[in-house]
Amino acid sequence: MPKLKVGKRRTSAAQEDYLKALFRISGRAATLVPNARLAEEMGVSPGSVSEMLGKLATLGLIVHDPYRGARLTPDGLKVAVEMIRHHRLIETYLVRALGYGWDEVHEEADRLEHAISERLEERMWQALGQPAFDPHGDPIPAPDGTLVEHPTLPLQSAPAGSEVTVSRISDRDPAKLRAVERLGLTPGRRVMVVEESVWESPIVVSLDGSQISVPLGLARAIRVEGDAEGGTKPPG
Amino acid sequence: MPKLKVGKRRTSAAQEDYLKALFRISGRAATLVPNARLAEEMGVSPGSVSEMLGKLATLGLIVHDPYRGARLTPDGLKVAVEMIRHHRLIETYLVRALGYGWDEVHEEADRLEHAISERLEERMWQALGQPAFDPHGDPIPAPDGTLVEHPTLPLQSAPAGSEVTVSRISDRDPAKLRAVERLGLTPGRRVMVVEESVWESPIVVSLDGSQISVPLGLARAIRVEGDAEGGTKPPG
DNA sequence: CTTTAAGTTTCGGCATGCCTAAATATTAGC
DNA sequence: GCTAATATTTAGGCATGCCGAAACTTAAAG
Repeated sequence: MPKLKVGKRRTSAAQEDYLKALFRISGRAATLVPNARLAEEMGVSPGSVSEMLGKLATLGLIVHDPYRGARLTPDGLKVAVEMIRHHRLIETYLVRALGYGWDEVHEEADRLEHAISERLEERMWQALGQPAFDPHGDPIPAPDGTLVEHPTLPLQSAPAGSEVTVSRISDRDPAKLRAVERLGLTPGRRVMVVEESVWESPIVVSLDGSQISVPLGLARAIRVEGDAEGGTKPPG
Repeated sequence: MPKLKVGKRRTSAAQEDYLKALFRISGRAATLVPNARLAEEMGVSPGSVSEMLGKLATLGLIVHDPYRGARLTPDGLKVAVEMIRHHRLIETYLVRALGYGWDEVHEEADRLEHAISERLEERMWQALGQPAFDPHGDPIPAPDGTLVEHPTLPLQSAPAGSEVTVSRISDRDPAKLRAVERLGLTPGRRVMVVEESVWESPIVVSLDGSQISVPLGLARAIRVEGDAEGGTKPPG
């Protein structure tokens, strides 16, 4: 029967997307996120954000300082992490169990993450042998919400001459994903920075003897040497 | 980005549910279905049905004779069958690939059937070896929409003393499903009718020497004597 | 054939979630 | 500190999808 009487549902897909976006922006720190930043991340108008923040605050999922911004409460954080677990688990399942390419999974996961039950989440997790990372190198939160974050840096902040291990490739842009995959740039690969990123320019790295130009924001990396903290220069 | 750019989507989940309900009621014959019948099937008010029928007619998915009823157009039929294929494929996948009990799959499939892509549908189908029947014994429509219907009848219409093969157990009621499964009544089993159904009483059949009382509407069966289409096998 | 019962449609309402534009608050420049 | 640019909130609209009640059509009973 088509009655999707999911009386149990506490959060809508839209609400979950806002919580996820807040987490993407401020992470576990749950710092105040300005309205405009969230509007940009969500691809909606500032007015829509204001309205939704009101609802989420009423539900106790965020705290809203009017005119200042919003931040996740522990409850909101829980929902956000749960959605991220769903997303990354689904991506991993599609790649490992159903032969998807890692550039084909993001959209599918974005739709399914709101629709799967706890039972299905658990079954996929077990079927995969309790994986800890998704195909893009992002960590999969544990069932209890524990999320091990590795100290990674945006690839474009690595200085010329340094050697780094690629840890994550963003799953947002399938076309770029296919491009870098074809060139061999995948999570786990070690590369040498040939030309560092200035302003908004792509960074150039060498891999297997060839040079690859990597767009901004696509990859994150771990330093191979114990470099302290080189020129972190946020664009803008 | 959480923007679920579904620009491609032509039908909403609600619309798909109405089309599915129309198909459940009148099948491929696409006879006129009265408003009230559809309202009952969907668990909504008659007013809501009227409204939705207007939209579906505008989309060319149904034909609506005001005050008479509605019936699926070829386009509407296509959407309905597609959803049924999704539903039965998902149920089959959850049971065969992820170890679900066949009483646990219906709700999950109802949510997921609207969210999976053609690609995922195809991958699940291939992963299962192009199955033709779901765990309840219902046929899975082919990718092109072909749906082989077996000439089954409601179990309660079988006369006392006849021998029949159970072909389908409805997936609507998990509790009843578990009950009959525990007693061994599954698709493919052959049973003898001990006491026929009169008025609205359950029918009593014998199976492995014990007698089982089967609620109305739960099972369908194929006559053993006729056995015209015996070739294909509903799983059991 | 008319009256009445039953079924259907229409009409306001409500909830979600989005938009734009106007009003309001905050921050930055001088 | 006070104005001006920037950001946020509020207000009014639109679309979907549901409800109950009133208006209407069809069918049934006499």
